[in-house]
Amino acid sequence: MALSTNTIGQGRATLAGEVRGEIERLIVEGELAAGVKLNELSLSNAMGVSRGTVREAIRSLADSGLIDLIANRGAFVHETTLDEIRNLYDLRGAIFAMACSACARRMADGDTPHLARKLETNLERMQKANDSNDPKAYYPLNIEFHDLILENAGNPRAKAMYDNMIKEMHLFRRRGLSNATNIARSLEEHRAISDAIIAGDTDAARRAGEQHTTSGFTRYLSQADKADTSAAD
Amino acid sequence: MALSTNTIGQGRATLAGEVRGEIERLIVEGELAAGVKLNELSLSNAMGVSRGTVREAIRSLADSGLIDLIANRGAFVHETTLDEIRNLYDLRGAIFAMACSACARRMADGDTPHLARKLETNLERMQKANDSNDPKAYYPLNIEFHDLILENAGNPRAKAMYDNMIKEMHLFRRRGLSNATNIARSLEEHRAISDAIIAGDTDAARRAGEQHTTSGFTRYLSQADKADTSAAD
DNA sequence: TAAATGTTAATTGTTGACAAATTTTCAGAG
DNA sequence: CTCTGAAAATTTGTCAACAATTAACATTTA
Repeated sequence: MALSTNTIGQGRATLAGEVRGEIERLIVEGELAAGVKLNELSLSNAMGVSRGTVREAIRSLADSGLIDLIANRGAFVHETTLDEIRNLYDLRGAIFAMACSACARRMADGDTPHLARKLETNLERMQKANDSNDPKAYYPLNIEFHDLILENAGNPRAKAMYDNMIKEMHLFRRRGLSNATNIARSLEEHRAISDAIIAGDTDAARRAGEQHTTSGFTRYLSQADKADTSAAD
Repeated sequence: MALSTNTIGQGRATLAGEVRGEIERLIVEGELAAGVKLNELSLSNAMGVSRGTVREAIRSLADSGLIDLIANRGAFVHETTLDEIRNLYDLRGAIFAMACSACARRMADGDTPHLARKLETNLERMQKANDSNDPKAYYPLNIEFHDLILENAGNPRAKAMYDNMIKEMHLFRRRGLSNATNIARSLEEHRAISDAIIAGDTDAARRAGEQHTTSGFTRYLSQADKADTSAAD
């Protein structure tokens, strides 16, 4: 479930918070593979803290979706099934579409003075990356685009949920190069979203956001079994 | 405190899990008011467990939205602002609309054999409660209606998020009697949702679900300052 | 008086030890 | 050879003690 939206300072103020971040990194970066068991003693030795601290870190991660807890048996890195992937796309789509709609509303209300310019700058850079066939430049810009929208939707809880889901999706989305066709289509969709938001059209923004996530899932499916490629979303 | 014999749901198999449930209950039922600090020692004494166990329970609750954690200062029952209430309605609406759409899709695919009958039974009972002007009967039926949809959407993650938000919303939604007008409108909206789902019309189901939550927020606002009443959603 | 500082009490953070549960090992029977 | 099941080893669950941090209060100083 939700990330530590309410814990102050990313939880880095305490040892357990730091350990939590480290375990999360191990999982997201793939050093701890799906299904692997998290041994409290091993982790505490490896990180030079007591077992209780590791235990506390694991507990605070449990609701994020990255870890499954089983009483008296321990913590395991969550294994995501295809059904769950579809569900995650559905859920992320619902939240993203809502965020797009909220951005459009706030834009119309004048609550997001810099958003229009930032969206346009992002799109220009994406266009450039697409023109010069530079998928590596595209990836961080893609992340920035979504962050921009979630950040400006004015709903921190939604952003926290979204970020959590993104972390989990990193586990099964290949982060390598995207092919040119997918990038071009993704860029088109980004433009549609941006246009609707800047126009303050909440319904159009919602539809465009919804469409973008649906297309992303389609691209994921079409490339799911090809190694070293990824769906651009 | 007494251990429950069975491992019902999740977290009930261990002491910490049971303490978590107890603290959650204290918050949701209002015995621990918003803003109140959770003193680890007091709670451990009151419940007859060690402070570490209470601490673990609090940590596992932190991400649910009910509790704010501040390093070196402790845990506090979350105080929900009006902005957050709006955000919660937005978020819940997005997830509920998605669930309505998913139910319609699954209905069309024949994946939910008993859903149509259950929805109709629920609506009949609601109609009866409305006809006989019995708001107390309406309340559990209302909960059942939403549960039915979330349960049959085939997205456990979405249901978990939804349930979490519902818990938090209990903190500011008065659970007393709803007035007849609101119940009648809510019933109409339920019928629209049910019809769209049974027809397998995903778009209509999404719109009806969205509309229902929006109306719910309007009803909340219109009654927010009247004591001992509640918005029917 | 009001602000700043130092001291004490209360609370949280962390650790290691012990208890309970699970997994593994490995005789011995079939 | 495999199956069973009890003992051993490993791992998780709980607890109480100690350290670090914060809050409360008295004292000093302008």
